Amino acid sequence: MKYRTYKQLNLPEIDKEILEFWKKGKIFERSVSEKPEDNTFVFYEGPPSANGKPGIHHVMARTVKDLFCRFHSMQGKRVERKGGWDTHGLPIELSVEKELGITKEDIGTKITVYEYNQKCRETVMRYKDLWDDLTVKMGYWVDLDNPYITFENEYIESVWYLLKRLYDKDYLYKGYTIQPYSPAAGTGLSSHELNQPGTYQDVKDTSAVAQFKVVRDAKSEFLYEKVDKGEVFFIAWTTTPWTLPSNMALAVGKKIDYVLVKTYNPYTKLRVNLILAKDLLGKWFKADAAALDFEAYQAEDKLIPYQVIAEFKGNVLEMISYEQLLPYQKPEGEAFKVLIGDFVSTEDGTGIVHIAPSFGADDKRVGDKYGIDALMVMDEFDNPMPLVDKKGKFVEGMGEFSGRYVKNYKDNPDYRNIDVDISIKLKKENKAFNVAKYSHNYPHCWRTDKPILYYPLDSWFIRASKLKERMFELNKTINWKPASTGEGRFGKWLENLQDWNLSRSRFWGIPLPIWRTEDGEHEKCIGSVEELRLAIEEANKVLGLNQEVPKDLHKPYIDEVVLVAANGEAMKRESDLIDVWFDSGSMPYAQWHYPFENEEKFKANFPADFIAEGVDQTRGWFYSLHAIAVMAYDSVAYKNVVSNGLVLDKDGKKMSKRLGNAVDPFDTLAKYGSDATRWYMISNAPPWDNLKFDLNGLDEVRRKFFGTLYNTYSFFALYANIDGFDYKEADIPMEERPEIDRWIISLLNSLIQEVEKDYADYEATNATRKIQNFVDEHLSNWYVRLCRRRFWKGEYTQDKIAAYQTLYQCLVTVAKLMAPVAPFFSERLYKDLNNATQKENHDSVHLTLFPDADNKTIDKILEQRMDYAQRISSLVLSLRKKEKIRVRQPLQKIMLPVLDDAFMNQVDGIKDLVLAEVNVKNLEYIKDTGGLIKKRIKPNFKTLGRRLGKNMKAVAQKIAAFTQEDIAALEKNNSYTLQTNGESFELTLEDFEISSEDIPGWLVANDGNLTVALDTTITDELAAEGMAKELVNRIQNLRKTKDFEVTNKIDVTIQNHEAIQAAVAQFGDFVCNEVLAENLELSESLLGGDSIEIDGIELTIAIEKA
RNA sequence: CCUGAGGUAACACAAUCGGCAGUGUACCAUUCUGAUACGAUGGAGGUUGGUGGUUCGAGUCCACCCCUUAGGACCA
Repeated sequence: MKYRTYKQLNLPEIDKEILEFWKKGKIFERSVSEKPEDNTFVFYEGPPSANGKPGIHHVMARTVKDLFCRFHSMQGKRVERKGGWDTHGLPIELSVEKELGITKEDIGTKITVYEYNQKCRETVMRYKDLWDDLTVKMGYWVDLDNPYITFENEYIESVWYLLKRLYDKDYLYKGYTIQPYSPAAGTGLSSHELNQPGTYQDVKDTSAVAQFKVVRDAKSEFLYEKVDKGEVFFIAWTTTPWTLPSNMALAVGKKIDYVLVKTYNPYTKLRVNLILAKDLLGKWFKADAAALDFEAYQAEDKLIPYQVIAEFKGNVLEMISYEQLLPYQKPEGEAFKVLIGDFVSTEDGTGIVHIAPSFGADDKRVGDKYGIDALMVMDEFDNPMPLVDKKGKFVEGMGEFSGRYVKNYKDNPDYRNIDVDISIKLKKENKAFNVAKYSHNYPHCWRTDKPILYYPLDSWFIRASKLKERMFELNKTINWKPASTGEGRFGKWLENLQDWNLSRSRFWGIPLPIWRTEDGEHEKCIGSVEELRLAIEEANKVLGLNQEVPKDLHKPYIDEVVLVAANGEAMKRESDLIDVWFDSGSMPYAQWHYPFENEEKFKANFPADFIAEGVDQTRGWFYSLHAIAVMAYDSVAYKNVVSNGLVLDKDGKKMSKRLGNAVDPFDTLAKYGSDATRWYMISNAPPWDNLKFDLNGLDEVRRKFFGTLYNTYSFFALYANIDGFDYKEADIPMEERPEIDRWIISLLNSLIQEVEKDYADYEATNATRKIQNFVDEHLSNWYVRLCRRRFWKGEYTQDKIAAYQTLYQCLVTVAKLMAPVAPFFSERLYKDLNNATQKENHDSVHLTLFPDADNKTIDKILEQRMDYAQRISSLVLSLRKKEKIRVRQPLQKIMLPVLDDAFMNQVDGIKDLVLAEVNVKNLEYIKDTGGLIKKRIKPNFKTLGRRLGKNMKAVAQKIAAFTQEDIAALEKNNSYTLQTNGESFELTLEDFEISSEDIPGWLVANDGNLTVALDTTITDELAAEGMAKELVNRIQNLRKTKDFEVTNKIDVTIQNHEAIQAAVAQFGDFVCNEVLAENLELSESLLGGDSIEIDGIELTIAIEKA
């Protein structure tokens, strides 16, 4: 069977062929099923949402996933890859609403929850086909037929099980947190919604600095001691004066310096004593007022005198009491104390922060720490609520402010600014130190464009903070790529972990499986459908109902289920849905419907060996997986994780539809092929660096790497087909193969070792770069180039067979090494090789095992030797170039200075290769005896620097000034006494780097420590041989233009000319042999034939098939 | 504002423990080829983002700043 040959390289065409082959042969399925079940490599697929179209960055992320799975599959592991779909969440709701032209408020009125959810269910898989198409085309092997889908009942049931498990461990609780809330829209907002463009707007608000009167007692006595007249106040600034009635505390910074200032209130003109941060004194008091006379101050004076009468650190203020500012409602428990808060700064305000736990997240947190609750009143159901209701207006019992909106939510033209009214009241009551307009950036609801409130909302939480030490500890056992993401971004996040807010007041998601009585006294968490069935039966019995387990566990059906408490009261479901991140973090369990099914399957597949996603998932999926595993099973969820960076456009800008710089993945794959795209992405930069995606780079990869490899194969196939090489001969033992074969095999095995290690370390970029370097630099441009003649010349000898075997082995091994990254081309290459030889019993490169490096063949000394050969050749070629002597002109000799015997022995081994490559007859070594070689000396900075310290510079200069005699003496004695700055140092050869630089009188070139001289004399005989080679070249060109077959024999007639007579006379046989000529004749009068030119001489040559 | 990553030739990237700043592409010139979508040779191209510090010696370590990018905070 012949090796398949091609007209040209067409990667997209190969993609199509191979896809068809994989599909027919079920290669993916077989790559899994043929591996032992007890030797697994576990991979988790992070579920994408099929609600949006895939982008080029998905190709990147999936290439990373795919390649390591393929690699481990080739390591003999069973690598199951279950796909999955993320189907819940806000983006889906939003796209549905946009499509239907509705808002959240319309749900339940214009559209039923049933219809809404139905629509979500349809929308969510909208682009599934597109995704599947991309998955297939890019060669991402994942099981698309049995994916897990987060909206399915089985999935939900597993999630419920996990929630119940956490509930039983007492990790679930209901509590208030301060969340962004839009009173105008009547809904809470997620941080995602808050980060929509345009939500933060500059607004002008009335800000107030309020005076909080210090209660005089033992704690505060030290303040009053300094005071001669008037009361002592803390002053605190706020841009939301409507929160002042809810003030419960003040916060100061522990280490911040505060001062007590004696002055007059600018509105009431009363003498007051104010406490504020020292650094902010200048913000509120004019410097030239400090000198003013207190006694002379008149109420109408512009400048108000002030004087600092005490100074102290914030920590002495802790727990001092003050009087409630606006006492409409009395708080329960502790209140009106000074607290220490780490968030307090002296950036703006007064360095004292007004704390209203009802309306600020920081406020709530510091309040909780000190046991100070939010100020609440009871609503008509006796449930606590803050002083502002959900519509954004003050509750009853707020005096003149009762029932008024805190912001103009209703676009009422008569709206009176409540911040202003509160400020006026404070001014009148000697409770305001300053009132001013203040312009700042404040978030607005992206739908109603009204300012949001930070509002306490009832939510269900997971006590994640309780386990943060454990999560931190287990995180250290995870291998992060890159490590900094794990230690830094993720580690820091775990260190400061807050409880997980599970609640979402939405419609399309997994319902929280908790039922409660109206008063919250009794509650029940459901952990399975069976449990729900029993609870329903019980409720039916007690309450006389006729309910069934809903067929769909989503809203609205689940909300209709009423359960019964132990005391016979009815329990209703808590109306919240759970955070979608909990959905995805549950996939290790829920994808198998564990623990209700597949117990064995789950146990064999937990935790994962490997996961990979974008770095943006650090606090998303990476966290939810980790948190759930730690909380529910005290285990990590994954052992290795690669977080890949972004794919940017070629200028480093983010890709977006808006900018129009997004690259279409389908176009790219269709044009450049999947492999070039994948190879480019992986080889260009480590996956965790952001990738500047440049189509020119793709082109380069295609030309440079795939082009070269393709050509190498084509070369092999061309001649192997001619010679009928199909590897039926036994392997020729290594020691019987020529040096160059052993060299490339040695390099190949070194490559196997390194590439395997790189893949195992998740360093695919290094692996691809090494493979590429091997193929371009060594295999194609050295091995094949030097061995060309072995393939096309002469009989089918041992040497020829060795060459075929060697090249074959290189190609088939490269196919395997590159298979994880370039699955299509490697498959084509492997099959084209193996189909012809049937050497291996595998249908696909992806069913083979990763090659084992044969250590016996690795010969580092040989590798170095060949490196010399490459460099010496390069030097000789550069000398030829300089003298404008073309390579076809043979030259007599090369001279090579040798400084030690080891070097000479090395070069001796590759002498013939070099001579053939550069077309020179002899290589002569020049030993350093006659002083023929001029040497160059340099200090060895590494050894000398350590010893000489600051004398290094001076010594380096001295050494640079060494004469040839100095160097010779040093080499002879192996020691040198160096005097500098009165100090003396004994130096040995170790401390220097000596290299040959020149051979005076010869043409010389250098590369590092290599020096080569070339004899450029051209004798008559050399000239004749050169001319013969020119003739060969011209005749070969003619053969090519006349489309002769490589094997055709020819007759040649050349117009006689004195310039070629010597060449034909002496080297006629050589010429005939080279061009496969049976006859070569000189003719005085040649008719027809082609005109050629050699060194300006026009000749006519006629060739015809013999 | 905080945290992480990054900033090296036109572009993409290297540079081990601090020890002579490199490779590839592109460009210019010369040239080669019976595997070539190659190859060879030479050339040009650098204040390693900036400023300071430590050191005999800094792309590398330290400090501050600027820019890109991601994440978080955005409060009084």
